[in-house]
Amino acid sequence: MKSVELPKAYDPKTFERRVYEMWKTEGHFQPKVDKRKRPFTIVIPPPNVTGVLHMGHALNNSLQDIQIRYRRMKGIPTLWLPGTDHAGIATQNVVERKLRKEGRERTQIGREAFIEETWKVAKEHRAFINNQLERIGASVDWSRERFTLDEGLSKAVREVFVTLYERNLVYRGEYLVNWCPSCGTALSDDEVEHEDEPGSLWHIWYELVDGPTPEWPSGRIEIATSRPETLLGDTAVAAHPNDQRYTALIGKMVRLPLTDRIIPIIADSYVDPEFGTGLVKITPAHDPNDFLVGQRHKLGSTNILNPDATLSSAVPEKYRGMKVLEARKAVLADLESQGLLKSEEKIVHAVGHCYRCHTAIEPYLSRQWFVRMKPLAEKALKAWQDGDVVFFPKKWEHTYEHWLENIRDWCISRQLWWGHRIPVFYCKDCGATMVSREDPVVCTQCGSSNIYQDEDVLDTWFSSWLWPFSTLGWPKDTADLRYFYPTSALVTAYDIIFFWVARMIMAGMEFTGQSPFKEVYIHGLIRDKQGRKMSKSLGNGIDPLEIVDEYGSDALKFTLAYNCAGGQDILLDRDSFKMGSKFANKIWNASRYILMNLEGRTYLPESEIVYNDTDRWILHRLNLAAKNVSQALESWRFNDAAQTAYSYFWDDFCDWYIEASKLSTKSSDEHEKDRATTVLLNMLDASLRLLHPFLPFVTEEIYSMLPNANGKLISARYPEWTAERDAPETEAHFVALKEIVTLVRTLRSEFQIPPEAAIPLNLVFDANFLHAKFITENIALISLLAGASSVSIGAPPPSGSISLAGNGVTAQVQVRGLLDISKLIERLSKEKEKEKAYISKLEAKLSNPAFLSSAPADIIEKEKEKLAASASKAAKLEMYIRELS
RNA sequence: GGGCGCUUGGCUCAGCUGGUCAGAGCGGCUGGUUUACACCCAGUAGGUCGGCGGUUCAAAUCCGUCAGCGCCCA
Repeated sequence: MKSVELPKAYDPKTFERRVYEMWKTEGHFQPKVDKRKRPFTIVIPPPNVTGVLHMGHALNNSLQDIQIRYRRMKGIPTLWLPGTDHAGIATQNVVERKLRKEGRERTQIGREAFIEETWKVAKEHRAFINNQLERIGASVDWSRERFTLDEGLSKAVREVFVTLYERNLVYRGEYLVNWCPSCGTALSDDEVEHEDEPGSLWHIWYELVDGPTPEWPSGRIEIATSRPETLLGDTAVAAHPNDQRYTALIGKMVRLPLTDRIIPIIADSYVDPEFGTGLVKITPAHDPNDFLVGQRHKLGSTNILNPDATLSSAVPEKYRGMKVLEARKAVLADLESQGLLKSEEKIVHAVGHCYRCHTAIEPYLSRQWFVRMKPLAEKALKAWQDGDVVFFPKKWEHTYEHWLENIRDWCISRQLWWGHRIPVFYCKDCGATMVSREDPVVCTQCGSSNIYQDEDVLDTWFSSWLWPFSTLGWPKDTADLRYFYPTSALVTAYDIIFFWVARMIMAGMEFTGQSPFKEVYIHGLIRDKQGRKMSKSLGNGIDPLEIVDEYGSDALKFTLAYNCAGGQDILLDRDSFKMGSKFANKIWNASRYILMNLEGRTYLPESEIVYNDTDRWILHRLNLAAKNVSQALESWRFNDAAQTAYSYFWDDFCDWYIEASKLSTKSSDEHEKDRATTVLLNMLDASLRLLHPFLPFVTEEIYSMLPNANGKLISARYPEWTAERDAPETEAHFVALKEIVTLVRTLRSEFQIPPEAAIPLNLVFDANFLHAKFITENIALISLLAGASSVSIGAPPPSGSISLAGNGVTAQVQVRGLLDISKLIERLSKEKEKEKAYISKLEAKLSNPAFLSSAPADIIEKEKEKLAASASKAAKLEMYIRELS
């Protein structure tokens, strides 16, 4: 073989893009459909097309990539389907901002031109996001990329809307919805974020129409409200029916301040007598609870707001056109001047905000389309109860259950232009409503051609909840749908568990009759080192691409996986990624070492290889690592998987195996050199395969230089545990060997014996020492690793030697002249004291009759063994101390 | 108000079904240019696993309770 010279330093920039291109063009991301095998499928949680991938996406996609690469290497047909969603509100906002910069307005250019403009923007952003995914190394099948506004997916949306309508699960109605004045659209309950804010509770006088009476001498009542401007829309005042204080008032009328309206005082048990004065103003058009009260009492409603949250013509002229906060000021000032403002009380209350633009939400009465959720939720609940979908970690099941059990109808119309237009047509002549799979040309009722389509579009989620099957071709019965659906898993962070998980399961159950995925893995959020969420406003975000530039994609992925434990949040700063980078560097250099020493060596066929003890040990370690990594990945324990791989490679392969192999590679026996080099290459090959899912780029790059490589690593087979390689006895022998080596190294280090000082070593075995044969056969290796000048076994203690107590073995080192005896005695004494303390603990345990009668036999046996070992060691230490004194 | 999570060495965290689990990375300290790697090697110090109580022969690991921090839902 020829030596291969790897560049001295690991520099991911020099190969990551090239390697990704290779994977992509060679088609490694595309599944090799095999009807006999069950595929592994993940659909990507589609990012917003106009968004930018942040560290949370990097985590989410890294985890998916690890799973995908692992299953692919297991020989499973594997599909990871990428795509983006059209993000109605967000994208429309982006385009409107852009237009405004150019001095144009949406309304001015018209619907068609606006949508055209938006498509342009969406396409640009989509390319940007896809590039980000590539830089992160996502092994997605680009040939199956989807967008929620694609023709096929739009067909799915229409099919679903019409079907729901036919099943009476979608309806139009006039209800209070969450209105974002800034976005100018209704939102679903889940798009509203509640935050505690300082505010005020104003106490306002409402005068009785009757004026002072014997039973109510003041002639006025006190109402408390945090939104005084809404009194302009009051249609009643209410008290609890059992509230004795106000019984006399029920049925009376009050003058609504600042208006010329007269409203009744009613009794309703919704009112909490303990809160405020026990009297509540009722504003059906602007408060969800009041809305219900209004319905119960048939109060009618006064909508005081325009869609842009300015006050409407329903209020007295002077307030019209004012913004809410402006109106609040004016109302308060006017109440004050009329002597109707009693007092102001500072409070903290929860205020809803738009999840997109953070504007305060106004409850707003309007006509919208809704999905009836209860029947859908019941099926989704059943899917979970039947075990058709399983959560990792399990604790999220409660959240899922709770949300589904308390579900409310879903407002799906959005007053936007960008999105799926609601497929409903109305007839201007007869008022008919038409919902059909094809656009009607004339009214199906009266035949009039005077029909028009609903102006609104659907919530983006109305397409996203179909994602796991619409992307595979549904409602068409495609080959992909048949083969890949239901998918294997969904990977997402817990902050959107409801959006994602619950809605998608509902849709899957309703339209495909099965859960769209079998497993749901919920990971944590990325936070900064102070535990704060990363956000633009805090400026504490870390751009994943900057990490890729600085440390490489592998460092990013490995670090994230290594830190991903359970569903815990991950606290990171830029330096955290050094961890992954250092590991990649270690892989690079270990490989570099092996590849630089191939010159003149012969790669031997497997049949000619005879393994030595060390080989059997590392094969055993690799075997175990393969098993543990697999088990960890299959139960979604990324940190365990990454740590197992890390520890195998660094602690076992590099620190011990490669060092040990130098005994052979530096020998004068040419065949032994060939043999050792061949095994090293084979072990490196297997190690790269083990590591590939976590650090795909560096492993693939190195693999391409292995003389024993076969094809591409991404499609190579993952190491699997085999019984032949299992060697627990060898493992135990090796533990003993390592102990001896470490004993000598520790002594050398603690007493600062210079490296060049020759250390003759003599080993004495206890009678029951189990590893005598192994150690005897490997003294050359011990000599190399411990840096001993010679190793003898069972020789009489050389003069000037000191003894080190091992487990069943004594290491006698001839270095007396080199070290400070009193310091050594001190050290040994300390060690002895520790041992004694441990012994008394064990003795106490073993003399406890309760322990002896209750504990299982094997535990008692183990404790006895521990005691014997410890006692023997203590005795040795005592003896050494005596000898030295 | 309801639900959930966290509190382990200086820092960030692992420790599943109770008995070699008291661990890792970073940081600290000591020593190291034997040509794979100073993004390294060898060695080493640091924790009564938040407090209290309980279950058990045995608890960081189970139960209760208190304290602090955080999240979600209303």
